[in-house]
Amino acid sequence: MAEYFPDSPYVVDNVGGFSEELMLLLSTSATKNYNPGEIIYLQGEPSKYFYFLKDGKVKVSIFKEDGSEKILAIQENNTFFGESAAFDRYPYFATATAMLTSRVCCIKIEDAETLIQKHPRISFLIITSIIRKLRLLGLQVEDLTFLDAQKRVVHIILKLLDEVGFSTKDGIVIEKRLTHEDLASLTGLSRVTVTNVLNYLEKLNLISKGRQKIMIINKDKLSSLMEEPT
DNA sequence: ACATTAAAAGTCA
DNA sequence: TGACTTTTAATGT
Repeated sequence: MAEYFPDSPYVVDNVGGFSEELMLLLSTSATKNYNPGEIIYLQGEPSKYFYFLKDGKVKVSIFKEDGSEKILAIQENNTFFGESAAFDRYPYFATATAMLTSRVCCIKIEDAETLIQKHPRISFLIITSIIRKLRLLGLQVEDLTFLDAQKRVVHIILKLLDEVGFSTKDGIVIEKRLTHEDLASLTGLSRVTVTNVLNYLEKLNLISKGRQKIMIINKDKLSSLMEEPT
């Protein structure tokens, strides 16, 4: 088994070993609930807060004026978001939207700064999650630059598999209510192209798919598609 | 090689 | 039933 490498834009639990610092930080926060579809912050808005998702699901994405969207990350339990914009004092560069009912801790930036003076280790907590985001962004640029449609879809499947897949009798399943449109927005492809590639992979017997669900039948063969010349 | 558009079929609350 | 998701085909860049 290869060492786990957190390269999935589907992010679950990015706080690692700083539970004490997290408690301190969250003690200055206000918890708020968001409904599915509700916007938490908007691209271009001045940033006064950053956020910690306790439970639920949030997507962070960049929108074009025409409504088309590039999802940067989808996040679940115990993850920070909006933290990059918070500390450089520039406006949010992306929009955060609740995908499911979500419990969110809102942390005022000044409060966090005051707290960090007293408990410097809290900054490691934030640095860790920012670096993970930075890594994700870089890796996405790599994919968008170098991979064709088939490889992008295969790659996102492999990443999701490592991050949120779970084993069953006849394969590993990704069951995260991701639509083809979500996958398209993550990979920078059109919805239809994602469907076509998935159908092709199913015909090769590498995956089988259900509604908002992908079962990986042959991971090794799937990985080998990443090696093929374009 | 992939996007766009449109229309139709499938699925779930 | 109506909203959402997926499939399929034709056409455009």
